[in-house]
Amino acid sequence: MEDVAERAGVSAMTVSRVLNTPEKVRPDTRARVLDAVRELSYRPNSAARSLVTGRSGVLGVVSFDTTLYGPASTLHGIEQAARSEDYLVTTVSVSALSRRSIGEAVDRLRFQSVDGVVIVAPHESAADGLRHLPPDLPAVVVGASDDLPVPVAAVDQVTGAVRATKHLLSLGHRTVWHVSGPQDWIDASGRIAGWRSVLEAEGREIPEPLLGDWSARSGFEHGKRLARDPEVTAVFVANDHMATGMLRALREAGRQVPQDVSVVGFDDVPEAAYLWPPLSTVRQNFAEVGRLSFQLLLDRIDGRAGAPHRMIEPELVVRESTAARLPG
Amino acid sequence: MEDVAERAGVSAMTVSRVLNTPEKVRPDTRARVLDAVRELSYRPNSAARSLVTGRSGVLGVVSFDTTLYGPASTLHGIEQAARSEDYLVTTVSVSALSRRSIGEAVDRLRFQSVDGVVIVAPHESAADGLRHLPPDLPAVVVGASDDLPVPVAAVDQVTGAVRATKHLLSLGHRTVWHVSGPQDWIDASGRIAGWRSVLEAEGREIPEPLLGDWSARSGFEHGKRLARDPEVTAVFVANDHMATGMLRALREAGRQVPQDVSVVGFDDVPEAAYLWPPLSTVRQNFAEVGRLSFQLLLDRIDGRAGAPHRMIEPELVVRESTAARLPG
DNA sequence: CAAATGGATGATAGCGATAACATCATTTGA
DNA sequence: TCAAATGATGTTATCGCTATCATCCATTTG
Repeated sequence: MEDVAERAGVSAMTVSRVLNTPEKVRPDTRARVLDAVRELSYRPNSAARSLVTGRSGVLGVVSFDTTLYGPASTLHGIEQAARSEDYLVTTVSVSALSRRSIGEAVDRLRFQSVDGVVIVAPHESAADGLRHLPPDLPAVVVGASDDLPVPVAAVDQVTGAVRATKHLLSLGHRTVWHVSGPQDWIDASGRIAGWRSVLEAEGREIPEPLLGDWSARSGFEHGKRLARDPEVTAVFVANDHMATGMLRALREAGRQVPQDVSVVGFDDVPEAAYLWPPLSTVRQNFAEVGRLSFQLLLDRIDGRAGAPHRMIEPELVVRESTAARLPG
Repeated sequence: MEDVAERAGVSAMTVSRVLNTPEKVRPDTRARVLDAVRELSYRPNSAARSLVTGRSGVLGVVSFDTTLYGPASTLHGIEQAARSEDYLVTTVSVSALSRRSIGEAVDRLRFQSVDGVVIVAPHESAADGLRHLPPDLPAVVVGASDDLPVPVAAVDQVTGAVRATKHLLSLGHRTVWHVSGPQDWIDASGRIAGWRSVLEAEGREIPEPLLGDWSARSGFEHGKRLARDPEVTAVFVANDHMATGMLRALREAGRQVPQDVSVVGFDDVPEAAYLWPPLSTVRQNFAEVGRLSFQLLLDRIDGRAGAPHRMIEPELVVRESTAARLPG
């Protein structure tokens, strides 16, 4: 920086000003400094800058398995939003959402002096970890219950499940079976709650939900079981991957979708529209959740109050895996 | 740090030593310092540390669309490997792999003083950007051609395509059609080359490859076309998502898979085994690629020579979307 | 037993930037 | 016309840490 200053015939301070508050420098001086910067291809040292400003320009994201479509999309949304404000994003992927693993992940990020963290923790057991976040670190949570002492951005799982279930009932099905995600996932319990509430309100029989693990495999296994029961004409599956396995199981058992059984998924992964049959599902706008959570975090970092919780409505996408129940 | 030193009755320098080179401090002093650290819950300031050491402990990853299964898995592999060496990973997702976008992404990372970068750039047009990487920044490329001046880690696409194609021919098919990815993708051209080489070597007819865009949609469109041609009995589709669309198109046109047409995909996404029928495909170990690229990068950062290029063999996974050609 | 050796610890000087205040030149207004 | 206000730039101190060399003490050695 000293070199740049000398070359431009100014002091280091002026160089710093050109880089940070250009409007406070006379245009001609500014131009000279910028030329010098270019000629020497000078790059400010971020470590020195953060040392004195106390800000790093880096955000941390703690997320469960980032290879999954949901987390990956959320992360992408955060990153895109962050870029527009000149933040960089550092990710820590955890393989368990316990209090300890979250604490460790946050510590690693803090050690690198991130300016704030987004925690993608759609899991019951994470709540404990979230309640014990260091109070001096701006933090936002994605996809958790809203009784936390930090802002939360999430898709309204209950509403999504309500829409899926109502859709199936409106097609004339007597009741709706449900293959759920693991119950300690917030998303899974929200979907169960939504599904159950509709059946209750309508006075329908409420079958025991079948516990899946989000994988196509578990959807397949449960599908084999459901296929044997001729009473089953409508299934709400808690995500598209399990629904994929479900479709295969029904097919292999000789049951037509949607003629014999209607299936609704959740997520709207990109392939959902090209499964056979194209899958009716509930679309979650993960990218938007990412964007929102970044905004919430930015509010906290900059000391603005900001909304405490932000819910996004999911959208029912009707394709060809659902149809009116055949008479009889 | 001053406080910790005082509390432990030593100088700041000794505290620093305890944290960085514990073996150079007498065990009892060390214990006292560590106690003080704990009691004050002191956390060293990474900015100050990097300012003086010139290292940040952060790696950068530049990747094309991180919501895709491949990039997301690679990223995950890098991150896991990095964690074990106490590195953190910062990601920049670019929406185009041009020289400019790569340059900008690398600049943003450099601005944050990353210790090195991994560039996931399976795209022709990126090569130019890669040739102009700043020479003073340790860099490694994933999934590019191997004529670059930086180490490359990649899955051997040609071998994968060869295996898929040979598999189909061995089932008695006269020739194999191919739905490719965009030709300016390294992976796509590698798969085309492998497929073509087998057909040439065996003296089979070589149909014009059908250009897809990796999406299920494009697989579906091409599938509709191929379904009309009764000559088509075997298709090698360049990724699983397009293969998903292909399966639907064939089905809708009344052609049975695998009885009438055999289909092989590429990637082995987690759902592939639960499509209907379960998809035969070529598995790429993305996580391993991520790990390898991190190793290559670490070698460069630490000034070791290290292997220049690392190729990983993909694996053919035969499921139920391929079968012997029906006689006649 | 003095000198040499070596291990543990301390004092000092930056690393490269910015905050805060000081300075100087110019403009403004009565 | 001149004091006060304004705006551009410079000076100094400091952020929190580690490299380097100095110092001290306890051994070992001749």
